[in-house]
Amino acid sequence: MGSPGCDRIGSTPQQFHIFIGHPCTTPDPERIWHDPADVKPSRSLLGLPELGWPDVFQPCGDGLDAEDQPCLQGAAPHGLSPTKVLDEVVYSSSSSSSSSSSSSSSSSTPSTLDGQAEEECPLEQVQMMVVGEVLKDIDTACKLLNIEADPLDWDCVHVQKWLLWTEHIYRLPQVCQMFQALTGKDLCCMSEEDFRQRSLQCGDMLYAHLDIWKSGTMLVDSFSRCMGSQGRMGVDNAWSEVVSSYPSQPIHLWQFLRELLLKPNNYSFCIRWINKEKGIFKIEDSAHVARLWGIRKNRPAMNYDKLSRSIRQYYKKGIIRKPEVSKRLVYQFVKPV
DNA sequence: AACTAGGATCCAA
DNA sequence: TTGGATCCTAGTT
Repeated sequence: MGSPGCDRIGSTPQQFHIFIGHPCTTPDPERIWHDPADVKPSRSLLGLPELGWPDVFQPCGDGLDAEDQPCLQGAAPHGLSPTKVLDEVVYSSSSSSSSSSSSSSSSSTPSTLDGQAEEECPLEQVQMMVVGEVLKDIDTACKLLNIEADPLDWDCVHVQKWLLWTEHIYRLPQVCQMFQALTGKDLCCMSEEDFRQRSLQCGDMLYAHLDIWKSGTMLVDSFSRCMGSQGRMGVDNAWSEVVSSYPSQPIHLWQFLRELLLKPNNYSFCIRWINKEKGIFKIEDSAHVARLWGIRKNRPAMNYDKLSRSIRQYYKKGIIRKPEVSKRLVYQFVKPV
C-alpha cells in the first residue's frame, strides 16, 4: 500500500517548506536567533515576493518566528533585484575597503571618531553576513541537490534538479519541461526575456534566482579582494564550506538521513534525534524527508512508502533497526553516530 | 489514512 | 554484486 498523494512532487505543496534563505541554514542557531546584531536577508532582499515565514519554515526548538522578530526582516531596501542588491553589497564593500571612511564620509553626522567606527563596523558586518548567507543558502541547495555551485558547471540533469528545487522553494508551477536539454551554460547565456518566453508566469523569477547563483562566485572574488582579513575569513569560511561540501560519490540513504540529523537547525522540523547517544531518531514529516531524498537522488516520484522500504532493507544489513520499543516513524542506527 | 513489514523485480553503477 | 527504486499484499495503529 502506498501513500496516496505523495507520488507526485507538488501534490502536497503545503508540506514542502524548504526555503533556501532561511536563517536555520546557518550552522549556529544560537548566534542567529539570539544575536541582535545578526540580520538576515529577507525574501524581499533577494528580490523575491515575501512568503509568510511560518508557512515556509518553522524553526524548531526555540519557538521563535521571524514574523515575531522584526529585526530579522527587511534588512535591505525593498524593490531591488537580487543582482542589484548583491552588486550594492559588493560595491559598498569595495568602497569601504578602498577608503575606509567611505561610509562615514557619506554618513550624515558622525560626531566623533568613535562614532565613525561604530557606524562602519556594523555596516561591514551586515554586508559580510548578507554575502555569507547567500553563500550558505547556495551551499545548502548544493548539498541537497548534489550539484556544483557555479551554474556554468551544470549539465542538463543539474539544470533540471535546480529547476525542480526552485519550483518547490518558490512554489512555482512546473517549468522543468520548458527548460529541457539546457545546460547551465545555456541558462547563463539566456536573457531575462528568454526566460520569460519560456515561462511567462515565472521566467523572471527563475532568471533572478539564477542571477543569485551566478553572483556567488563573483561575490567571493570581490570580497576576497576588498574585505579586510576579518571579512575575508568569514567569506572564505563560507566558501570553503561550499566547496568542501560537494559529495562526488553517490550517497546512501542512511548517510543522507544522518546528514539531516546532524543539522538540527536546518532539518529538525522534519527529522530529529530522540536519543542521539543511542542513535534513535524520529521522522517528523515523512513526506518532506521523502521529498528531500527524492530531490537528492533526482527521483521526483519518491515518497515515504518507498523511502521506508529502503530503510527496512537496512534491518538485514544491521545499519538501521526499529528501537526496542517500536514507535511510528522512529528508527535507530545500529551503530550510533 | 498512515504506517509497518517484507517479497519480488528491475535498473544502474 | 550491490544499493536503491518500485510495486505489491497484508497487517497494525
